[in-house]
Amino acid sequence: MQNVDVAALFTELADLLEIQGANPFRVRAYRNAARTIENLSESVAGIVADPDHDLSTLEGIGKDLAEKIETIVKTGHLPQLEEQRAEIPADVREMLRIPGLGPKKVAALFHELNVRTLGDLRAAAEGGKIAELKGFGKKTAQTILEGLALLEEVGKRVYLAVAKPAADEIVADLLASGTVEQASVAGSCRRRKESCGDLDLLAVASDSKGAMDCLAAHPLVTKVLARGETKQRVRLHSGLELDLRVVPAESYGAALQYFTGSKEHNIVVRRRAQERGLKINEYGVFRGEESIAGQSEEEVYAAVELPWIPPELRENRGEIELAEQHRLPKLLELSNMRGDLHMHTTATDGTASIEEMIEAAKARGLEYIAITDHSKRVTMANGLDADRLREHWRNIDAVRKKTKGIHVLCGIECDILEDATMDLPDDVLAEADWVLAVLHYGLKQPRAKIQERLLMALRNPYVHAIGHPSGRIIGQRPGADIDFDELFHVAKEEGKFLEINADPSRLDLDDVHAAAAKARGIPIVISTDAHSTRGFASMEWGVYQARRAGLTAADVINTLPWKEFSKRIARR
DNA sequence: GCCGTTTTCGGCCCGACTGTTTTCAGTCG
Repeated sequence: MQNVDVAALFTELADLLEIQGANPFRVRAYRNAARTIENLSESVAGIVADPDHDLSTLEGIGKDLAEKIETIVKTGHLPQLEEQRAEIPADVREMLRIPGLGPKKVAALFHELNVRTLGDLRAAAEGGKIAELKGFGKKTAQTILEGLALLEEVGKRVYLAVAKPAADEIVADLLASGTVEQASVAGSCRRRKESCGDLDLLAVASDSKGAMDCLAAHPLVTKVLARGETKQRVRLHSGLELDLRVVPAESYGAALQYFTGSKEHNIVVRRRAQERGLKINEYGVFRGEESIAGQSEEEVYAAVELPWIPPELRENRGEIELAEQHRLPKLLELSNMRGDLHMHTTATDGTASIEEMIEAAKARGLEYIAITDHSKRVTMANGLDADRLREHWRNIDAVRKKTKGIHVLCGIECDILEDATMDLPDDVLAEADWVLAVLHYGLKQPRAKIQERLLMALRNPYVHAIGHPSGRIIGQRPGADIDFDELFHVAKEEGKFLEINADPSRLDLDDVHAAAAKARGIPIVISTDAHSTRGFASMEWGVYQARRAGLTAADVINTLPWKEFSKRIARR
């Protein structure tokens, strides 16, 4: 049981209580607890194992929540949550994910229209029932239908940041159990896709039954859905389903290649095999009846005269051609990252002070960072006006003067307002070491208006980069309607950078647009948007997204050593 | 449900926007 799993249970309980109309502050207490646990660097399971522990010293955790955490860690369940689950169907909670539907509206749909499933919801919206409901109207019904389409499109996919740690933990535990000799995650998780629909694990096992038992008893597993000789399907706490396949050692590479996909990539690889009189399947590479390869992926690719291709690139987006010409890029690695240029402190909506963020950045080995709190438009996050920002910068300056071993930039995440002006005047931006311009509001504006806003920001002489350019939230909110061609053109013209925001729910630019930006020669900056010291860990996800875009260290501006980086951002 | 007390109950971040109303509830961030 990891911290994210404990946090997920509290978040679920908060959602359900909110639909029940519970005291909003009680609901918030559960959400705060979830956040605290997620941001914790030690595992709560580890804390509970310590006989002298006291969970109630944690922020937002009192006597009651401390007991609930213990119950979860020890039993894997939370009785209060089970009670709520019995009252409210899972789909009703799912409705909260539809933009425009909050707990009150969901409760009204549930209680007054007896909407229990997403199917019911669609029927009610299409049948005009929803528009008649008090507080609802035609627009709301339309929004719901659009939201449903989005939900269906992404299905029950979870962020890579949820899927990969679970897969890694199970693989490690299988290997440690001694029942398997080799094990790896395959599928979209191995390709580091931003979200995963399920998990595929492959193993070579001398003790196949033991491996299956080990998985069935794993603390992350809630239910065994199906079990056979070589394949077992289970459901995890996160709702994610996981397949474990046990394969013979001589087929391991072939199976790994086969189950890593993508389907499109494999179709091309198999066609190459056909052209060479070979056949590739999950058991190996065959000439007639004879197996000629299969133990490793390298062998499989070599059989079709290709070098091994990194999983992140296996989407049939030109990687086969590059491999053929031996021009595969040397992909960016996490260890290449030297700076982080997007983060928050307690001055706005971060949870750590200037000092704490700087120390945490140093501890991660970063050479330079930019502290970029919100501008005033983001009222909810306590955004900074000119006076507060200048004071904040003075505070940062005071800390950096006495800090050795890291360079700290006084930055700002400045909103691009709906009327295509910047949220702070130029004379303020001119004083910043680093200016990130971002869209937060008015993401649904028509393309022309969005474009006007982005181009205005790119042409502002004090802006260095556009942060999370599209504003999308994976599986929840589509990005703004952007003419990327024009955006790239003007970014190139103005010598501006574009961000890959490494937050696992954003990863924006996405792989496709980041690849397009690279092709235009636009430097990419990958930053975590950390709201806590723990947030720095998100860099990993940003790097994966960059790798999927085929980016090398040379394509990413914050891989540069400080001296060169500081020259690149110096004002002309 | 947590926290901090003027120790045992009252306060807990809230402004803008949207779609619904016809003065505001709900949602978003």
